[in-house]
Amino acid sequence: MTRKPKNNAAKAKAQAADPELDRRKTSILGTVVYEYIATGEPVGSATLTQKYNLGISPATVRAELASLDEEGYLEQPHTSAGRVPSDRGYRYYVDRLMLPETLTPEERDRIRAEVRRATHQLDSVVDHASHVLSTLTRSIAFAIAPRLSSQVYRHIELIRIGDHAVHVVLVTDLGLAAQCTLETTTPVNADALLRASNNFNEHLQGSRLADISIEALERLADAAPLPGDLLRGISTIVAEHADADVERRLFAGGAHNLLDQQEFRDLRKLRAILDLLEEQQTLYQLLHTSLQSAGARVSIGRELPSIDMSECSVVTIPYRVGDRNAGAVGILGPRRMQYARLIALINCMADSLNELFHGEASAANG
Amino acid sequence: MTRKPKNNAAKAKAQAADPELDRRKTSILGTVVYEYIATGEPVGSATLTQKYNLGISPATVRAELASLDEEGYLEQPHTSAGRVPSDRGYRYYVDRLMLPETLTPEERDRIRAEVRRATHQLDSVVDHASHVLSTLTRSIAFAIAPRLSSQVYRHIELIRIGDHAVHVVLVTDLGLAAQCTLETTTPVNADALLRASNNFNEHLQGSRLADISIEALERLADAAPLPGDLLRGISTIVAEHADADVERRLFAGGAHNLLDQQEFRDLRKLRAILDLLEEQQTLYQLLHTSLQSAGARVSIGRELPSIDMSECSVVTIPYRVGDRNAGAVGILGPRRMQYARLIALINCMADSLNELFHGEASAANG
DNA sequence: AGTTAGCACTCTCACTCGCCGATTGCTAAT
DNA sequence: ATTAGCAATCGGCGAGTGAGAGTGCTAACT
Repeated sequence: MTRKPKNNAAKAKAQAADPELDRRKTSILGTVVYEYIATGEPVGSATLTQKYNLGISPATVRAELASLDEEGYLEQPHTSAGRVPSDRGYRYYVDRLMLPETLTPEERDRIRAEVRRATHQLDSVVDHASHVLSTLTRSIAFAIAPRLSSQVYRHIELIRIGDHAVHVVLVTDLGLAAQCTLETTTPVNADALLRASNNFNEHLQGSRLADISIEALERLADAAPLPGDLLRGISTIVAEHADADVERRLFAGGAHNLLDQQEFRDLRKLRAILDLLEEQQTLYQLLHTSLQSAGARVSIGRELPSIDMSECSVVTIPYRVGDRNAGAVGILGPRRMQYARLIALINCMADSLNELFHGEASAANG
Repeated sequence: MTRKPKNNAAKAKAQAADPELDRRKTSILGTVVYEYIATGEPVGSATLTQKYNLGISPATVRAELASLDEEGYLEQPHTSAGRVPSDRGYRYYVDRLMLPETLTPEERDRIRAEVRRATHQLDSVVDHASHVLSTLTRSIAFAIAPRLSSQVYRHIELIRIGDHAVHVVLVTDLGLAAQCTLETTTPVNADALLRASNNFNEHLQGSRLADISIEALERLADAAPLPGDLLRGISTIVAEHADADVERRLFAGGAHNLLDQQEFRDLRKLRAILDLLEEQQTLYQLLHTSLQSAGARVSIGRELPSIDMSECSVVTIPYRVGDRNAGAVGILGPRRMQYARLIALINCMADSLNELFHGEASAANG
């Protein structure tokens, strides 16, 4: 009947994948999850037999439900309520039962168009992407900007803003501009800035950013001495040295969407999630681990690193710049989320970003 | 001197200031507002006589409360509850009764330090300011960046990012950098860019940005023809023409603070405010009108332009760049807010910004 | 042996009722 | 003009109740 996708994901949590259930159980579990995701109400045997043509009686369904409950795939909110999927139930559904969803051409185009609308600034691309994703999914979306390190130096501009401030704009081969204003303790000399940047642009052309050492910069700026902290700052931007990595900014949006979800009617839960957003560390970590994997990754309930997220699920996906994973986006919503749809959306988003970071390169090189 | 104003129903938005109340009423009204702001519980006659030494009996207090109620300064949530201030009550309190609060030196320093920590980028200064303010007040803080128009041209840099994209960095006499990436329909020529920016930098030096017309730019770029849309884009940044004004970005933060406020336990109200934040228009308008006034301005409940804000109050204040109001910051919280403290905080913030936008100028000119 | 109908049981939800406490407004006394 | 005393009013809270939904069990059926 239904073709079962191979299960090679979900290894992450060190748990062996669940054994395969027999056909009837499979079908019932799938239907319960589907129905619960659709309605948000605990699913009972009557609902199942009435709304879905299972070919068996409520009594039989009840027996199977009890069994699935015992095995940990389903849970009962209280004795006389229907069943609700447990983490394990969702996991089985996501790994084996869910039918992949395809987006309409309109949706694909919308995402692609929105991503393309973003300017060439590094940060705003990602900011925009997370914003689009959050409105489209009516969930929280979050993202980190691509690492620069695998991109290639094209141009740098050092603009004197004041005696002690320099605005740095770095342009990479992919047509992305990263920028930042640096303050210096000693005054900067406009002439020195110009000579240094000319030197940089002449000699660093084509280098991978990760390979540009601070010593190289120092050497190139030798003729035109620059304040040490300025050089260190530039080096940090260029090669993303050390601390730049932890400070990498997280873009998140769509928190207000949680208000619509019935599972967040409890203000304390809402608050816990908002605090998590504020703190950023946990979400950042999720995206970071996502960089290792290849495609979309789903984390359900307790699988997530924070106890406050035990009623949430997260879908993350990395995107590439060039041929390496350079950044990632994620969606955070209630466990009762439309997994298939969100995965389709986030896949599309990743594709669009990959394309953008690739397409720009060729366009810019032309 | 016991004047008894007999205007029964609280005249809706009659701008005329309320008549002065007699001493005892004044004292009672002030105490009720003070107590209610502190506790959030409706205030009854017993509480008043017990916690505050008024020198009169509960019965007398009751008579006065009834009178203040009739005149529209107080309201009763329900028949057998204590009194709660009405918009008019808060207004009287803010205008006449409230004792100005002074910040501790630590608080002043904290604000100043945080504002100074922001870089020289136009947007990030304001973003930072609103963030600081929101954490300090545990409310929503919002702000708009200063208009460039009254600042003076110092330098422009046009950086080619790709065939069809140029990154523009504009530096003003105040040491602020505004930037933006523009896309063009026709390809841009690196050489033309360089010549044009040299021309700009040579001839526009010292001009007020508002005075730089697109014709002037066209003339200066004449020798090195630039795509028309690029010139228009530059002109928009430089002189903030037309549409740039409505697009002026609003920085807001601290929405999660609302969760602590008991008046937002109702999810619908919370949602209404979050939608307002999302929409930006209303808050923007508030800041915009604040530009006309000199100091901090308080808007209470129904005085605010949106019905959704009828249970909120807003404090706004403009800040100056040079000698003109150029931007504004605001705080949004429940009507039951610590007016005196928030006004002190926002005054301090405005002072810090004024100082920053002044101090930078001299430092940068040196 | 697996499946099914019937049934008693359990539990939540929504609703009502009545009491308690808080606070008022009124009236009569000071 | 102020105050004490008092009846009246109303929201909030907990207990009580009935309806409804869903289960698990058992015995009968194929």
